[in-house]
Amino acid sequence: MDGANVKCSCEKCQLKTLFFNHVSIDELTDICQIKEERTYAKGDTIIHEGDIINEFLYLKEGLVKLLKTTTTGKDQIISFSKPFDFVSLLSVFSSERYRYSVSAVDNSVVCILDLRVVKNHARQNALFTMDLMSRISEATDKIVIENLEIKRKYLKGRVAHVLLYFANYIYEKDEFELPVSRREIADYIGMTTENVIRALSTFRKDKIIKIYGKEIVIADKSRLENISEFG
Amino acid sequence: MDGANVKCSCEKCQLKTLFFNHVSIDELTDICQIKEERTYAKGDTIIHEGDIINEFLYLKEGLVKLLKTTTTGKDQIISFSKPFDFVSLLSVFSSERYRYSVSAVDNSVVCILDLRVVKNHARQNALFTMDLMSRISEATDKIVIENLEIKRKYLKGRVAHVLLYFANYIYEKDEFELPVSRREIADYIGMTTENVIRALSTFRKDKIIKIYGKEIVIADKSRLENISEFG
DNA sequence: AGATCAATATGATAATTATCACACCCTAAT
DNA sequence: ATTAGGGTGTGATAATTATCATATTGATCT
Repeated sequence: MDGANVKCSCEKCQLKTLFFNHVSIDELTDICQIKEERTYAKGDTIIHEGDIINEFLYLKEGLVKLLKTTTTGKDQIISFSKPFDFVSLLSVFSSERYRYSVSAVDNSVVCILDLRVVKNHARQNALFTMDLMSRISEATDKIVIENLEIKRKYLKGRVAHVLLYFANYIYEKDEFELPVSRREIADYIGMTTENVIRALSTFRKDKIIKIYGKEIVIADKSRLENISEFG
Repeated sequence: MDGANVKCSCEKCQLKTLFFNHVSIDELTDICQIKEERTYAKGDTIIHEGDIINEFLYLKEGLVKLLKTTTTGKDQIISFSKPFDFVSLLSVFSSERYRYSVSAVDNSVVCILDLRVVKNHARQNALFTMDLMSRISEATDKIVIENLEIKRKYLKGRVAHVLLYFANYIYEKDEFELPVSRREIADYIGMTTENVIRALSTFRKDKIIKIYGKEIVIADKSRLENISEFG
């Protein structure tokens, strides 16, 4: 039964690894056959806060944001997630409905499984469930720690932190095309758009970064790190 | 084998329920026999950030805080937990070491199991593991949402929010003895101690609350709710 | 009892951030 | 091509919060 490998052909898929480690090949074929891929354009909403959860999904390609909209209509961005961070997992096993929204920050491809099928496997396979659990914990730990980091900084430190976050964690490069607007950065770090722009301008004037529209080049990384740590 | 009931006699213990639902009586006897209770005085440290995790613990009585100390030596309080919020769960299944500290905000009693034993049960019992997972998710969801709530408010809104949090969630009473210092409130909402005190003073002057040292009486709850929502 | 230290409290001032106003550019729609 | 709207950018001013200084109370230690 090598067909499973063919159906789940995505090379680096961590979910596949997760299943392979603990689920028999026959079961896997099941899961792969019901797997569905969906494509979202930059800006599309993938999950609506409040919707009933009946799918299990994870990001295969692209970049998404997890967010919540306040009663006054402002967005608060909880985290950004790149492929194989199991973004949708957060409330999947604790709530009937999504507590957050997820939308595509960049063109994205999402893989989708029927949640009932995944839960079925979870019920029957404790090791699989434990693995899932540790991934959920890891993902939420990351969110909590990242949030604390941002919280303890002032405006410039927060903006520097976000730039380093994209450079080190998302793109692993010191030159990249910012996938988010200034307003999204503001929604993430809890400051206003104007002040995010001002901070970026200051960094540019101080020759710490170069800005060509959406493209950012980190010119003096150690100084940026210093601002992130102490600014 | 009714002895299990005797050994795990704690009336309202949710952990017991968790185990009872999914673990056979024989196994339960195991767990109860190795259960240990530890008492902590107000101010004691229960878990040290960085320590290796080899125990599984939950709060039976009292009140604790989850916190992280920054490089500059300031505490950031992540959450407060009352009994049966599974505070220690956060990193238990995703990390070798604790990522946060836990300390007693009030005199507390903690129940402790050997983590290996719990993990053993988890490996053998998927339903038990799923239940654990949903509790972890619930706990972390609560932390994330609470943090967003606080983040979107100004000083007075944040302080009002904390007062309502203690009144509604922790004590379920509009008169209570504040278990935390003004500084701890400040560490929780990310403001300075002085400004927390000032906000409390303002509320007192406006006859929204009464303050007798540590004792707080909420005199005008609807106004406090209004400040929490829009202030 | 006296000394010491932390918590509470208040005021003055400085630093930080939000708000409002306006301009420019780019893109999408008509 | 023109218009409308959103993103970007900058300045002036108001609001908010931090910092520093100082006083008082209360608890703890000797």
